[in-house]
Amino acid sequence: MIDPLIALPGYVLNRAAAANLANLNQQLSKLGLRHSDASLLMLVASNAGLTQSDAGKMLDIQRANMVPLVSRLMKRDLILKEPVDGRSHGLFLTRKGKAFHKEAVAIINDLEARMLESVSEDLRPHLMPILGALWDFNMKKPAG
Amino acid sequence: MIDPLIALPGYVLNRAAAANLANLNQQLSKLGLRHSDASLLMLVASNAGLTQSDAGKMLDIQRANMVPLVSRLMKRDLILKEPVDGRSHGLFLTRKGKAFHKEAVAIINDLEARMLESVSEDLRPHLMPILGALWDFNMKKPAG
DNA sequence: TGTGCATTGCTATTGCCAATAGCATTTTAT
DNA sequence: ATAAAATGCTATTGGCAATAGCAATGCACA
Repeated sequence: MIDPLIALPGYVLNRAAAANLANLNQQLSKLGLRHSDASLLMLVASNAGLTQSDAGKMLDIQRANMVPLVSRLMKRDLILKEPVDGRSHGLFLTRKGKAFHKEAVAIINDLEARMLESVSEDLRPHLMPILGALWDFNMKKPAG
Repeated sequence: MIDPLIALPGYVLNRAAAANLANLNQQLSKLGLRHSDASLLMLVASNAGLTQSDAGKMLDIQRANMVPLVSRLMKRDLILKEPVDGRSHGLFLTRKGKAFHKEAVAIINDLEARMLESVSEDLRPHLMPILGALWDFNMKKPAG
């Protein structure tokens, strides 16, 4: 069987990312969290009071799609909202949210560390520069 | 604003892949194709007569999810099935499918080439080995 | 040779996530 | 004061992965 796809960086990038996401979600399911939950917890932990819109911009999630994400974490008493002005609300971690955040970070750091170690030591320093370059390129929507 | 996520290889991997997929799909929409369509066309082009199941295994798409994918391409007269035995069918490109395949490959190669060039020349040789290592690690479902 | 098991393709359903359009309210800019 | 932008939201759609289960077929082995 010939696989013409595995020679394509973009294809391998996507397969690697999909597999990584699956692993991450499997690990996070121990806490009943999804990767999107965990990323929001981490963002709020580092930026207490930031707006739902701002979080969406950083995570590249549209305003409309932030609604169910925030609602779910609020229902589970992991985050709370406080009015900033008449239309926007600041997000904060609850006590319980801080505990979950801590555990999520532990899980994520463990997976990230093991993934890093799977890359040979001489290539490891080039990992982030390369991924960063790929991200930059594709974020600029290079129409062609 | 502090972004604790951009230091995580897994997160950057996923953002890069998502952005890449969006670009690819945007380019392929010129042909009315999705990335999954294009990958199947490429696989069938290189392995005429392969089975729907085998294609699914190579693409990591489950049998059940191959059905709508194959059906769509059959309806558009890009691929056809021929019975191999009583239960499995071999997939082949039609004449029209070959033409679409050629155009899809051109689009994909162009995007891949431009993406590669966005990585500095000294890092470029390390790209595939690193992505391959990340893929391998995450594919082995490292439970923890 | 026949019996049990695996394979293939399929239906049907569920869940996650992205994308779009539109709305009411509030803030900001001119 | 008025126009424009921002914020949060509803509702809907589409793409794709995952699961369970089914009928038909092929295969291995006693």
